[in-house]
Amino acid sequence: MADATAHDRSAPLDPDMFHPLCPSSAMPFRVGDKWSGMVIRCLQGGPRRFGELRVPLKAVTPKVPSETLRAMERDGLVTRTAYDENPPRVEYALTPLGRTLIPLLDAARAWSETHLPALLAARRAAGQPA
Amino acid sequence: MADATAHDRSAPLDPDMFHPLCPSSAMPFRVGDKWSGMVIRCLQGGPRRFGELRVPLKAVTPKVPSETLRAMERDGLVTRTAYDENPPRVEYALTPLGRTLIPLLDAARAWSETHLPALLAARRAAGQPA
DNA sequence: CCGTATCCCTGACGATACTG
DNA sequence: CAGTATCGTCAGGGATACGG
Repeated sequence: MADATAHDRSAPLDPDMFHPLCPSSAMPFRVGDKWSGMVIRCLQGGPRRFGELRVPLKAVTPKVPSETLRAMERDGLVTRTAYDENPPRVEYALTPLGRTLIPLLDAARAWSETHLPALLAARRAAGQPA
Repeated sequence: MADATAHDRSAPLDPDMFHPLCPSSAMPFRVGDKWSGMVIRCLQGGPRRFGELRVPLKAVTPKVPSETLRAMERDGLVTRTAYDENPPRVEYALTPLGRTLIPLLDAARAWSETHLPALLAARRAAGQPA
């Protein structure tokens, strides 16, 4: 994995960042909004444009990202910067407060990678004995 | 705070364990069920009876605890032990897998205690400027 | 490109009532 | 005491359509 502390603007977000069974999907944080955790992971490496966030979030429509980002902005977790250009460009970035959540998300991801298989195995054993 | 690693069966659960603004309420984990985090915190100190869990969970009806515990049992996070007595007694306890989540919940709680005031302040400033 | 507004459907959760 | 069953309500989130 690349160094996420440096900001490589050319690095595209992995479209498959959040599989249905992705550890980060299985254990999201809720800080006023359940998508916040995923947004933080997307912004971890630096500012991202609105359109960039839609892909890894599997947001076919812009509604969910829009609502999530507005809520996170109200909570002081992200900043929104609009550039007066053509075509329009808007960038979202994490605030210092938002960055404090990164270690927690890392811990959650580490847990999932270690223990989620056992959990899913137990669920399968109990749910579908067949 | 008492030592939660030892199992003091006489220690009652604090009815106000989960205030509406309790850090643990503001940032619950989801492992197949959003109440799981609170249940884990209730069982952290050792086995608890069904009725004991209802109070701190603010569950006026037994429906939510029942569903949550069944889901967590399927996922291998808790065990259910029924004693053939009169009156009936049933105890729930964390499995080793369930215990692996405790550090994450502690981290979440620590984050909330440190940063939640700032988040709520930002929300208030943006939401109700009045 | 960057959103917002609306409709609609589903799943979470509370209340009520009932059983072993 | 320890649940289950059923109903009603409501917010979350997807689809569609439209505006800056």
